[in-house]
Amino acid sequence: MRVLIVDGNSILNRAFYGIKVLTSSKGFPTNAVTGFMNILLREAETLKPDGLAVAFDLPEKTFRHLKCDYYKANRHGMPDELAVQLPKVKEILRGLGINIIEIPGYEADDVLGSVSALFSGPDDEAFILSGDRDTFQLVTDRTTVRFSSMREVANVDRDKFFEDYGVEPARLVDIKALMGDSSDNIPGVPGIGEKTAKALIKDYGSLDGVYESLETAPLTPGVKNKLLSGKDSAYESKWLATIVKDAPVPRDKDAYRVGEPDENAVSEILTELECFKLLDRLGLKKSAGQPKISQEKRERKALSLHELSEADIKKISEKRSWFIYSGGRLTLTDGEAAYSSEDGDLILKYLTSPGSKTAFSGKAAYKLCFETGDELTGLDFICDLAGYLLNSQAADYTVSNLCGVYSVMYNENSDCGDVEALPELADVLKKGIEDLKMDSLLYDIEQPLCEVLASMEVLGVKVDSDGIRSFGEGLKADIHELEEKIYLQAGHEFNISSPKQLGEVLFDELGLKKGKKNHRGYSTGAEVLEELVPIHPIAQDILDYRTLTKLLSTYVDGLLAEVCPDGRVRSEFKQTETRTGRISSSNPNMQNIPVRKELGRNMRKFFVAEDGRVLLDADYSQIELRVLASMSGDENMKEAFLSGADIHTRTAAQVFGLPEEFVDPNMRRAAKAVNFGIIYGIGAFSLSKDINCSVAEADRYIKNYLGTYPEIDRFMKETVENAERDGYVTTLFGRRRYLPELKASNRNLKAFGKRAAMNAPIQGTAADIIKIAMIRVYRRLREEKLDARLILQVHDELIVEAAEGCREQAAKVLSEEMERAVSMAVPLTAEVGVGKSWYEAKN
DNA sequence: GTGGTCACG
DNA sequence: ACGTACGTGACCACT
Repeated sequence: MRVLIVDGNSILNRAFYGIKVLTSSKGFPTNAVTGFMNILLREAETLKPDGLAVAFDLPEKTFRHLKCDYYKANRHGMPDELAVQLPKVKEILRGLGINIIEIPGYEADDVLGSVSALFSGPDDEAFILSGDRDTFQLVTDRTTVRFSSMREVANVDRDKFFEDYGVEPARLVDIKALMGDSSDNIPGVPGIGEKTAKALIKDYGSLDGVYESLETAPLTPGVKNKLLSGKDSAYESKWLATIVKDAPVPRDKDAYRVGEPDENAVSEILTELECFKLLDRLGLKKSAGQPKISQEKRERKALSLHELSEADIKKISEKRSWFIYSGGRLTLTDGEAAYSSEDGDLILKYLTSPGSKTAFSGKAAYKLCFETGDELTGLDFICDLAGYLLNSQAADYTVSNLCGVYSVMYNENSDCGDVEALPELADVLKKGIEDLKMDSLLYDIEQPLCEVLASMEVLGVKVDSDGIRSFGEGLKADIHELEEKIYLQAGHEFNISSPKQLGEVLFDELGLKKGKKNHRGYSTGAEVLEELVPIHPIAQDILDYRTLTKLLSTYVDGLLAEVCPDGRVRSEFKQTETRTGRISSSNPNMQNIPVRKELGRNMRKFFVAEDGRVLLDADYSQIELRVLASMSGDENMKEAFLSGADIHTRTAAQVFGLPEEFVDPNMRRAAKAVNFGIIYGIGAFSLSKDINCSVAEADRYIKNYLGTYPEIDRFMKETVENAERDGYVTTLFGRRRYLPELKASNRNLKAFGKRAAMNAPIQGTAADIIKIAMIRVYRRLREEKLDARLILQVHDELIVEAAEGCREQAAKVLSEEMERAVSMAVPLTAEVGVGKSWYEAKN
């Protein structure tokens, strides 16, 4: 019989530390549960065992008293976020009918040893799944360890072990007896390390063998002395390192077979934890939401589905209705029956009918109406946007996920699909929005913005495809030349785009100084290459090659692939994507078109206005710093903006204690870097790298800065304190970002949480502001009947395509609405440029 | 599917 | 002793 025995604590640890942050919408950590179950299921699928058991340690007090003095005395207990997941994992295992073995007085290791010993008969085969190398001592002809590291599971059988260690697996404890193991508090022989220990056991067969031949062995006097004086410790260590094989585990082999699962119990836990992918993987359905409270009360009768007719529309057009429009199909319900249609005319009749409507994802419906010149009416609630405001951390916003999160009954197998759950889901979301005081954010910003984004997506941007193609030809020629040069210097051809091959050429063949980092091989990032430029000319050529191939593949080829038959590209603007409230752009991404360097900036010459039209480009000046000045109320920084000073020069003057006339470009650059750093939640180390100074110097700049702007210092501290207390931060308009990372015990994760806490209110408020500006620009251009339309947004920048005849008026609308979008303690300013191309329009 | 790299605000 | 600024998306190589 084939059995898989899992080292529960060890795998749980691997899972916990292997996956970053993962929490349910309520902030309950789920990374260990998810990781653990994924590893377990994958192994079970691979090995297809007849029996399966998971071993856990019991809490400390029950450990064998004899080992108590040593046992993991310096091993800190689990972090809280892991500890709360342990019972959940056990519940899931029990629900799945998988055996859990915990034996008072024995560690999980001992259970592994004892169960594998039980399954050592001629027809048996045991697999031990663990992330702990100590278990290798259990490897035999019949027992294999499945060693789980960060990203993979390695098979460690007898041959493999012998290959790596040069001795039999059972001799691992002899090695440990000599070298010790600090993580398990096994002392070993002081002064003997891994190398010596392995060599000794290999040469003399065992610990006994070493000591038996100690007198005659050709050892250095130092080693011999250490062995002699450490003999007691060595034998003590061997005993400590040896895993017990006679713990009282169940003797009946059939008891290890997987029992009947309790699917309801499992699906209830996984639903509560919002582990929907896991639920899918187990072939289970979501739990109907708080079924314990009252199954019947939550039961909703299935709606019957009809093909939508004009008569139906007439009937429901005056009432409230709920709809989903996606992929050309409309599904709707009036709460009594459900209707569906793919007939465009009929769909438009519904969308333009007067009744009050709730949608899930309104953008597609708006787009359909724009394409036909119709007007979508009565849409007053958009569910996915509400879900996003309630928690911007989710991976995606689907009806089924939101129903899971907010305990709304969701029938996966219903013919009426998602729409059936919509009335109840909308009610729950609406209530949530009210409770969190985000009504205005939803009704005055996100929902109106949805229409604006739909309009932008329908309009698109005209591109000069021929221009892009010929730019691409030029790039190709230059790339080819660089390739030749690089191959010549390397002495052979290779794939320059492969970090692995490039690393070999640079660091092994050319022997260049290896920079640092990354677990497999050395980094070939720009930062490293730049340091090599003065040392070897190949470095600059590779940097240039990267620049050119990036332009060619991402921007030339990538963009050409997205051009519609009418010569325009239509990016998708996603409204529920970022954690801070920004919108994102994709297919193509219009928010990362090159601008910083002249070569790349040329790409912008190919984004053009239609004949007879121009592009107007307006960007906010220093919007994030102005937001910071206003939110913190710092008098000094407010004054800088009120007086119209150049903020970076002013900052430099104050930080360095000089009149502004004496600020040189270097000082301004440093001040600018600090200003940015403050917004990101600064650290001296990163600042020092950014402006190329010592960490101590960078630290001084930061201290001086915070002394110059004391209210900013206070604001940042308070923001972090609030975040730690409340679990979230907010923007000026009440948008929230939850920060479960702040509860982590992992230092780096927590530090990240703090930086994100400092950044989110600033980045998020700026995002709120430009959203308001977009809505106002959009509306006023229509009200004034100007032949001009908003077509792009790039975080602090708006682009309008306007008829030549109204460019002045449109420019006025643009700058006025952007500057008046909100009123803060400092003014907002927006600068407008005009041109036939984006290149010209942006200054 | 993930990580490295690099484009933007 | 460690890792190192916030927020994105696209492309490539590699597993």
